[in-house]
Amino acid sequence: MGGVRGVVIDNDRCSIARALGVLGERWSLQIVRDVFNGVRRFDALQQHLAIARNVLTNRLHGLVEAGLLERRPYQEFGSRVRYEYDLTPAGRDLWPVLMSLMAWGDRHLADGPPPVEPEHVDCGGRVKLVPVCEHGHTVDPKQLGLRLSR
Amino acid sequence: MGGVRGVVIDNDRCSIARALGVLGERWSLQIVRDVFNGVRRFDALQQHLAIARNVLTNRLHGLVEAGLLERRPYQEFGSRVRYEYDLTPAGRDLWPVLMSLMAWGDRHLADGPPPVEPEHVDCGGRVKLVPVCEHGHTVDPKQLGLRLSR
DNA sequence: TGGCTGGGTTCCGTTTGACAACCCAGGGAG
DNA sequence: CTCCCTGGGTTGTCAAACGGAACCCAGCCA
Repeated sequence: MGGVRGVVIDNDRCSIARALGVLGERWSLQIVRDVFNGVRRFDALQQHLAIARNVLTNRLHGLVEAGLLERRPYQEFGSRVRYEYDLTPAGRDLWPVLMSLMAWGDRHLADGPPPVEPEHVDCGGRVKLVPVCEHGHTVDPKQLGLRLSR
Repeated sequence: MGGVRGVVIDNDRCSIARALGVLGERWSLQIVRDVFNGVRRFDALQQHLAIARNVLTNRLHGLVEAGLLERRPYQEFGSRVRYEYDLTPAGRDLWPVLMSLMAWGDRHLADGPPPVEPEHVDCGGRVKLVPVCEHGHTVDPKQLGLRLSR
């Protein structure tokens, strides 16, 4: 990947292409990000994202159907049952995608210092994603390649 | 991010939202992935991705304008000058996004073993992205938080 | 009884995408 | 010299997706 190694497979077998089939438009990942941050209700999402209400409905249903979100009832005192959306394990597994997108945006699209940063809650240190191989080496991006798997 | 910490910022200052402004649709990241793998020419991209030609034209121009690709002339023996697209440093910096999307797709959308795997070319080991904090701790995803930066 | 609120659905006009046909420059075959 | 082929597009047409705004409905509350 750092260099060209010419490993090209059928596009429809590619996991990146499949992932983009679910996540490949403007809103899905932003919704997932907001849900990560505790924004779980229709109105809150609609206001924070400034997304059209019908589009939000469609995306939420789509994400539920794709198994990334779960729609579930909750009830507050003196209110009828309402619904909120929460991440499933598959949705929660998207954190590396969000982290790497955020890091890239911070580096290449920012007009100032990054507004938020990921931290290790135990020690307060800033966190980065680092490529590590199964033998424990930290991998220089130039030494990253692709291999057809056995 | 692992837990809810309620750090919600303006959506238009969010690097994820900005990144999705450039990359947030079906094709851009697939084009970047193909260029990583050495597919650089219009026709080759069009055939591999099965994308409409006018859409490919639009995407390529958009990616050039966004500074992720560079359009440059090349010449083969007995042919006139033609053009190919190559990654700029900003485009090359997207490898963690592609890696994390691929890992997620492999885990949650695959119908068999992953077709390709990232490897450390020096030692042949499989590579994963690991969150590491500035104090050198490997961070458990549950210990990942967000902090408003100073 | 009527209003307010959360969580939508419906309608309509605009944008974006897919598919197919066409274009154009230069090299090579006849 | 003419014709055709190839890479790299552009143009035209139609369908799907998006945005904005209006409408709806159930239940709590005054």
